[in-house]
Amino acid sequence: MYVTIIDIAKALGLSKSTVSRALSGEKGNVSPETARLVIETAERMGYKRNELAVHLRKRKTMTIGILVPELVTSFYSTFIAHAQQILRPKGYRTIVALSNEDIFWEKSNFDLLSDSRVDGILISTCNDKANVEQYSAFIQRNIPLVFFDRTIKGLDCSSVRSNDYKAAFFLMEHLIYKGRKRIAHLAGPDHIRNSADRFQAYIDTLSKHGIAYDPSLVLKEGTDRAGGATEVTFLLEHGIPFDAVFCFNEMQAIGAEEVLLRKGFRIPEDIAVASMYGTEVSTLVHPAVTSVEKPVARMAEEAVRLILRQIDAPLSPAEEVIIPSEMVIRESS
Amino acid sequence: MYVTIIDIAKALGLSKSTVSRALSGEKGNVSPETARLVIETAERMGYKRNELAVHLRKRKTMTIGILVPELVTSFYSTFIAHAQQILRPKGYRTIVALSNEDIFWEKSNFDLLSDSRVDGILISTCNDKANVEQYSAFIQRNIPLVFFDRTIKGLDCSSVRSNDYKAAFFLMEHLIYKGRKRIAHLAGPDHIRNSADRFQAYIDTLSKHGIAYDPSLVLKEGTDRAGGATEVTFLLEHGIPFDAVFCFNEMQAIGAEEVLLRKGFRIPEDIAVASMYGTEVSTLVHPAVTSVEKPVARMAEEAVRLILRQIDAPLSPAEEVIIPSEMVIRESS
DNA sequence: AACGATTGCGGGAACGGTTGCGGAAATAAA
DNA sequence: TTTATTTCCGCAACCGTTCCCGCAATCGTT
Repeated sequence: MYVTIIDIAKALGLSKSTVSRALSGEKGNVSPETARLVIETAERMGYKRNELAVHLRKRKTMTIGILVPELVTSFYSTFIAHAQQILRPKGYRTIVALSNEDIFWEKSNFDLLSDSRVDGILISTCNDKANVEQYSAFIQRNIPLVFFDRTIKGLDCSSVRSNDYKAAFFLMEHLIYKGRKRIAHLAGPDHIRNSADRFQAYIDTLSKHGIAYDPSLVLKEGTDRAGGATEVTFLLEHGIPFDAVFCFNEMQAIGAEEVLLRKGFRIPEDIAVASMYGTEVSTLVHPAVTSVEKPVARMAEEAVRLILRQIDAPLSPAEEVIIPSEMVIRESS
Repeated sequence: MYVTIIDIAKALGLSKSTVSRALSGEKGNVSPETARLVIETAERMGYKRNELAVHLRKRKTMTIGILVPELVTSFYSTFIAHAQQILRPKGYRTIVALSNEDIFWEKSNFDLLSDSRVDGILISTCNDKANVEQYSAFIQRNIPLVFFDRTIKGLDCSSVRSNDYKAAFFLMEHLIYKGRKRIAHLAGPDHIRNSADRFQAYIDTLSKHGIAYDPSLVLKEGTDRAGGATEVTFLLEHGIPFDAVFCFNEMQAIGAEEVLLRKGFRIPEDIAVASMYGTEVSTLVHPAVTSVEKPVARMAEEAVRLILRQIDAPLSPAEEVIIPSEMVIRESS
């Protein structure tokens, strides 16, 4: 099925060493004519180098694993596209695995990546408490690992993320400056660090501006479109007054907007809406959602830089990169 | 950095054959006690099997390559998620590569997959004329290849796609039954077969219903949101009358809707909008876009079935699977 | 002409597993 | 006890490369 260097060697009456050298473009140990001849016959015979054998021999796979919670949000797919764009010219390929927001899938797919002996792993975790020992063990064995976006506290490992606390703070202040006093928070799950950071920012902004914290304004029913809808419906049906909604992500915000509009509220006049984690989708709906956009390109750049550094210099110290994200004010606030 | 079976063998005073057999769970050739002992020490020493070596020896990588044009559209990411869900339990991993809608990237990434000796490739091509000899050669060498969604005519190779012609036909008839006579067609690029099929359906439906074909109603300015916007703007500015828009994909439809609403048209009263290739995004905008939704789950199932069959029985004849897609009528028509 | 340096190539041991074969020990059958 | 059959394990080849080492032929130098 496949031609090997031995086939070429036999065809030319050479040794496989020479063929290998000619094919890998090594200078000095093989005469130019022989090299040319070998390369030509290889081409003619349809030779394809068996990367498996090369990797086994060189003990390096030139592969980076990327483990993400999902691909539906364009954040991750864009991240992957950017990372590939940078890695490919450097000779690295990537292999993508999904955790589907499930810690068991995450573990299993992490194993899969590690089993295939990738040179490094870029991971965005689905739970900042789970699988921690596994990651420590990995780091201890000195295999390059870099967390991005959803990181884990306390690991001796490089990471890159945006400053969710600060961004949430600014987003909250934006709402407050618009005169909002009863801001509902559609929160994210507790097991994601970003979510906790945002909630903390929510609390802190309120207290900084002398607004009392009302727990009944904080809801955790789900981070998707349906979740946002249910949460707002809950507030309305229980007569809990609010004049703004601060969402964990944009799909929540969209769900919230839909319910509000259907019930006859005006956005942003009656109720303002703002969200973290915005992408182009935020601009599709009406009114377009004010959101904080994650600097996905820069995050990919940094993550790739960190993983490559760890590969080239395995003992370099961990680095924690924080990239500011940008607030885009749109019609909804 | 990594523990090998030889390390385990040395530690236990056994041969690597025995260790290998114990670890691979082979019955009968190794005593239960030895097996248990080996497995325990492997665990203790943190042994991870080197898949590379296994694959090299077994001449099989248990890996399926998936090559898609992009990941931004949720169609492809959903397809991948589904395919992985099915393949994983069967022991197959997947590696995802992007062509970025570019034939050179496609070629290069196809090579990459083939170089890494994947057991089969699932591909959605970005151009139905390009790289054809390469694919033929691949098929001739009897390496499993399955096209999905965007297929190429005339290759002796299994494929799965939805019936774009029929779906476009129904979508057009739907518009016609709604009394539309001047239907603009925001077409896709010529080099994608699906696009040609849809255009043909456009022509045929018109002729079936005795409506004259007007070339000035067919535009090809781009398949994204901006493209849709430009195209509709063009029609309006040149005073070309139309009462419906039939789009190649949903982002185009969204761009078109935005322009129409901004100019004061009512949808669907003044102008109806319908699109192929719809996803959840079609339901986010107002008015929600009537669209044909591709049966992504079924397509993934079939594609996986076909590639596995080709792997298990390399000589089985090519099969062309066509899965009907569903039209969802929404507010825009 | 004699001698070291360079060039071009082949031999063979890795890389980390799997697997067919053969043999010793243990067990079963005669 | 002898013979036949299992059971369990080791030996060594193999997958397709790379790369170190050694050797012969050619080259340049005095």
